[in-house]
Amino acid sequence: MSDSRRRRVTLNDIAEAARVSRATVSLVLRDSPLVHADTRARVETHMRKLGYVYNRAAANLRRQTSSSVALVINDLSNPFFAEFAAGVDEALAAAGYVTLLGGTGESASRQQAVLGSLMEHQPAAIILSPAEGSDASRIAHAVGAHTPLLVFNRELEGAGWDFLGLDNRRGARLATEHLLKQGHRRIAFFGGHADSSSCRERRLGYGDALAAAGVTPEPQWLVECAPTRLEAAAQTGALFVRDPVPTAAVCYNDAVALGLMLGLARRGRRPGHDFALTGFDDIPESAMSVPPLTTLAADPRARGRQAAALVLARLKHAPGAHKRTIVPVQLVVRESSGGADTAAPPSARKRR
Amino acid sequence: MSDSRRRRVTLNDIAEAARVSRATVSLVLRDSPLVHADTRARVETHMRKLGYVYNRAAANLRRQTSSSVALVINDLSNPFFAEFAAGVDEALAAAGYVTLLGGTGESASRQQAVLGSLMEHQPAAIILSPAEGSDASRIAHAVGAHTPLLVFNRELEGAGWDFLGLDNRRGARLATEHLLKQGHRRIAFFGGHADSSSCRERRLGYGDALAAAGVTPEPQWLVECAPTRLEAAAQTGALFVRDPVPTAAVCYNDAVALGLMLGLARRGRRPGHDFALTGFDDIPESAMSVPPLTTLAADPRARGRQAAALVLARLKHAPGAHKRTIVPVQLVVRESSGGADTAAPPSARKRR
DNA sequence: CTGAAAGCGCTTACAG
DNA sequence: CTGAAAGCGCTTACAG
Repeated sequence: MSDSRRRRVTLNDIAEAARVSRATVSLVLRDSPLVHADTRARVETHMRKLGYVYNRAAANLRRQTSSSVALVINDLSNPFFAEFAAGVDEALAAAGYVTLLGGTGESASRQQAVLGSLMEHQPAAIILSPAEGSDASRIAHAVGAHTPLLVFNRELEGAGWDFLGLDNRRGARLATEHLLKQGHRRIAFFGGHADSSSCRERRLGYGDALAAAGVTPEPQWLVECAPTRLEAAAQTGALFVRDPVPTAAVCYNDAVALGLMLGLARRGRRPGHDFALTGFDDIPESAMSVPPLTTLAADPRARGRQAAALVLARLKHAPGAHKRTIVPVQLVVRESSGGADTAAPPSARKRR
Repeated sequence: MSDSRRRRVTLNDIAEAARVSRATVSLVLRDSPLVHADTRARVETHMRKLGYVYNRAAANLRRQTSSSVALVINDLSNPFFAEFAAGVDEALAAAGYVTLLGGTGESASRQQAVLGSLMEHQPAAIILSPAEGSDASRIAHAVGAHTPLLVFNRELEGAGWDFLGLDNRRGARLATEHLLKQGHRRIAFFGGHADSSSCRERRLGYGDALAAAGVTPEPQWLVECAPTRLEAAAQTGALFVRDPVPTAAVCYNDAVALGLMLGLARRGRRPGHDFALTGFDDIPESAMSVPPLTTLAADPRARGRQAAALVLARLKHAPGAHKRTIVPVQLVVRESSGGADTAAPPSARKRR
């Protein structure tokens, strides 16, 4: 601790101590076969003795390289994104990159600030899970043309960026078909903002399934709300303002579904008995809820690893058209445990 | 995209374009009052026009400063740590620092690798939530004496680092007292590794409460297991191998408590009816479990902000003795909803 | 195999 | 108010 004010030791110090040139030390650092074994040993001894720490920033400056990747996430307190971040970091670390983290809290303006600040650290690439209401052209301006960008989860119009997303449409279709199989005909789509790409896609899948079943959705079955538990609970009433009232709902995601369950309970309806619903994401809580939630699993950690891999590939072969990767999503049925999806419609005329 | 191969624009380019020296551009960048307003405007115009991005790494190298703080977390998929990370990042960003993320997956050896890699990026400081089985001296070696380190959550013997932790002892005492008030006398402490500091402290608080109530814990009431749901479920049987068998358990954390609930159910016992238990952490799932879990809340996001603040303060006034900050923890009682803690002891001789 | 020299993009005294 | 020069800690041809 007494030396905590001392100059940090540099490659120069090693060179002096080992009585070689800086060039030689540099070669030792990068395991060049050009250095004599004895010299190498001597240099390495001194590095240990002096507690040398490689200054990668300096090396990056000189070599015009970067050893970091920026990860911009809207919300780490959402387990879906936390798992995603863990996967990204895991794969980046394995490839020798360090993760620059930036949280936006779903604010497009903070996102601009975060991107600007991260860009000053010269990341080799950016993985961006865009905040709601992101503007592609402003992002393009902040990121510039030199840094590859991978957009995750929420599609952004315009710029030619790589994209990794879930098969939202198919997922929502599976959920809707599942409720149809339970005999429901009046099925709502509950939650999310209709102008976000993932909500739009999920609504399409919902529509696909209904159309195939010959059901025409009533306008009042499409209820928007911010994708949080609280907002969903507050919006529950919107489902029941006008006849025909739905008997089930495909929810935008698990948070919304859990909120809706709360809202239903407050109105004296028992989810899974009087009303059936499904979620999206398979966050850990959906297995623990009462009743448990049938939902769609996307394995966010694996998505994180995949995002990192895509970005690293892009760094290797810089050019090439931008890539759109859509990942299938799996229906996790929890009805066996008397799940939230098991309510039969009141007028249970089973179709099919 | 056609210019994505072009040299990135530097301060030099701006100087040429604006017909001033690099020094002047540098002064403009840092809002120096020395520059004439007209000159400033001209320079700024060219910066925008050329799409200049400040290279903070180069500036840091020259100024011998750092604008990053490393955050080493054992497990982002644990919501407690994810929230903590979100809080850290939020506060660091507000102070103009960028977060270097490193995940260890609770592996002490990966932790060494991660620390080594992060150190090469010259963080101004490190916030470390140590992996199980961390070795203080190895950490000290990786971090060196020049970089302030804040240890979070799990105390590390030896080195003089700042520490931020929860009042585990008091928390566990509160939980134990709560169960005592329900009439329980045979209360187990379930889960965690006895050699981790947080488990040790929680066991002490548990012991405090029992001692005050005149109860001597049987050795078989102290059950260890890894702090995960799966391990906890698997270890459930250990509670019931020998008489006198406990009627309630203070669990090491929520994950363990949820696992124990699963294990109890498998053995035909209904948590909250035949057996009472409490958790620790207040992860979102504990409110949703069946029955809901009484637990201890630590507001991890606020802890993250606090950790960042401590580290930033240390950077301002470098010297000074290391600081030990212990945060109180709040009992969140969920018995009103027929919670997991409401089971009365079978032989309900209410004391007091 | 090793050394001297230039340069990555910035900042900082020091002159003028 | 602005410019010329040195230097942060590295790497990289280029000689030897």
